[in-house]
Parts: sequence; C-alpha cells; structure tokens
Amino acid sequence: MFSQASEYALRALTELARCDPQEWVLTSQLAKLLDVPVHYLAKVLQTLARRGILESQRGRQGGFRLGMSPDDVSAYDVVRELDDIRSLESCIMGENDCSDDTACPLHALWKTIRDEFVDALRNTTLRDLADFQEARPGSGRLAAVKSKLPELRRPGPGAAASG
Amino acid sequence: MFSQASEYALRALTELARCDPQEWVLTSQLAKLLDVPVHYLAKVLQTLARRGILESQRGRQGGFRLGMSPDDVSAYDVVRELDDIRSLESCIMGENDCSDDTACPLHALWKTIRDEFVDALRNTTLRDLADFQEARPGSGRLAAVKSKLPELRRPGPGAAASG
DNA sequence: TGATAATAGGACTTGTTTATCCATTTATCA
DNA sequence: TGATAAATGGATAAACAAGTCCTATTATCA
Repeated sequence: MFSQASEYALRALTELARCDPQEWVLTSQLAKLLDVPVHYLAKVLQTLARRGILESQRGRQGGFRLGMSPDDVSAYDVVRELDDIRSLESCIMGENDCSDDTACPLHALWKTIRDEFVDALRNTTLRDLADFQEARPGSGRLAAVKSKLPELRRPGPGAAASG
Repeated sequence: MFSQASEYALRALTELARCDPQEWVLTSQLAKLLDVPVHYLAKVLQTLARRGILESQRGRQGGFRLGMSPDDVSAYDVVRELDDIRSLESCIMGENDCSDDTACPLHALWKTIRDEFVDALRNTTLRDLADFQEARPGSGRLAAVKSKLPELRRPGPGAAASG
C-alpha cells in the first residue's frame, strides 16, 4: 500500500513520539529498533526534517526529534510527504476522464473505500500511534536499544558516573 | 492502487465483455479504444490467455475473446493474475510480526478497509463492469473503433457487401 | 585546536515495472 | 503454394523505487 519510505517513517515517528520530546535520537538507534536499513532510513528522516515534521541536530550529541507536537501530525501528513498520495485520488481503472460525473465502473466503490481510508489516516495522530504502541505487549523501546549499544550510550550533561 | 497491467486488463476485459463472445478482437483495436500502448497491452492479454481468462487465436481472423463467462470472472480474479495481491494482506506499517493477535497501531483500521475492498472486488464481475459501461453516456465501443480503422475491417464469412 | 561523532547530500547499484522492438509461429486468403 | 495478418516470445531500454557507499559539513569533547 504505502512505499517503504512511508512505512519506515510511520514506524520511526511512532517511536519518537514515545520518548522525551527534547531528546535527540540517533538514526542508528531507530534503525536497530525497527530493523530497517540504516542509510535508507537516514534519507527518510532527512526528508521529514526538511518538511518540519522532524528537527535534526548535527554533530556530537546530535540526532533527530519531533519538530511538531505528536497531536498535530497525522498519519496522512506523514505519508503525504513521501508518497504521491494523489494517486489514491486518480481513477482505479486508469481512465483519463473518470470523475463523480463521468464515473468508471469502479468509481463509486473506490471513492467510498478511499475516502474512508483517508479520513481515518487524517484522524490518526502520532500520539494515537504512540499510545497504541505503548500499550502493546512486547513492543520494543528506544531505551532498550540504547542500553544494548554501550558504544552509543552517552552520559547526559551532569551525569558523571561511568560504571 | 493497481499496476498498469491490471488497469489495462480490467478495461480490456470490460470491453470484451460488452461484445459478441464468439468474436475475435484485435489487440490493436483494444489499444486504440483504450488509448494504451499496444505492445504492452499485448503482453497483458497474453498473460490473461495463459491463465484461461482469455482465449486467443493466431493468424488471420485471429485475436482475443473471453475464455470464461463474464459472470464467472470477478475483478479480483483479474487483478490476482497480474499483481501481487497478497501485499494487501501484509502489514500496512511494514512490520514483520503484525497479525490479529499482535496488531500494529493501524492494523484494525487497515483490516477493515482492506476486507471491505477485497469483498467488493470479489463481488464485482466482468458482467457488472460491462453493464455499467454500457449504460455510461459517451463510452466508446469496439464497433466504433473498427469502423474508423477501415484497414482492419474484415468482411465476415458470407458477408459480400463492400460498399 | 584537533579528534570524534553525528547529519547532509550526491553518486552509484540493484531490481521491478513499463514499454518498445524484432523474429517466430500460426492461421487465413488469393 | 505463397503472401498476408495475427498472436507469441525473447531481448532490450527507460523510469522508478530501494538500498549502498562515500564525502562534506557541523557540533561537541578533550
């Protein structure tokens, strides 16, 4: 249904919506948690950062975090940035002149389904996705990934303990 | 939504369901009517012929015609031959372990929409598509294409008039 | 100030879909 | 029997998505 890019984006943003909104999260941590190609995920995150859905910080202590409130970003907003979502609007039989007026044989059916789908995506926020994931048994967490990657763990400012 | 191949197939089969089931129709006639690439359409039709949805006849007076009753072929049957329709069954967020038991945040939504869509495709026959198209104002007909392509027009056996 | 760790961005590879072209096979017609 | 018209099948190209790799840029830390 969605492109790989959109799938990765939805999953990454869901995880970012689950953790401290101030915290910078590494691409490598997200890739590890989601089990997706790290370089490709990086491209996706960069695109989302250009669009304002994410903020990015270069250099040491850098990473990505949400650029907007998870209540203000819908699943539709995410997919729209990465997929040509207007293709959902076009004729499912590929006709050139298919509209409500001159409908192809599948137009009414497709319009019903598609509108239902798009409405649901518009009404589902990153907060919704994060809350669902939070309540899901056995769902991994970024914190767990970090504790399993000691070479990536960094003491926060003021934390002097070093094991 | 569907691949180009499926779109071409649905449209071509709809037209074939509108005309004499005994008549052999040329790829070039269908391509002209649908305004699609003739060679690519030919590949699609050949695939459908291998699957039994179409019959084909080589040589002069050859062409394609339905291999089954238009009442017995659903839109789902057509798309299944050309697209990997199982991708509709897989997780919309791309998760590996997403099922009714361990559902991703969009699972319930997607399952509802997808089932509704697939059921509708299963319950829509080529006859339905053809009937709709038949009642549609301004929908082209294969007969019209043939009369506009005199070089393709062939007298039927016993038809001697050539005026 | 230099080393390090991170994002940013471009070039490249790989695989699939879409599309084109050509030669082959097959059936009909004169 | 030969010419013609059609599907068949293979090779190839173009466009796109997915993924990899390398370098540049930027921020932090010692």
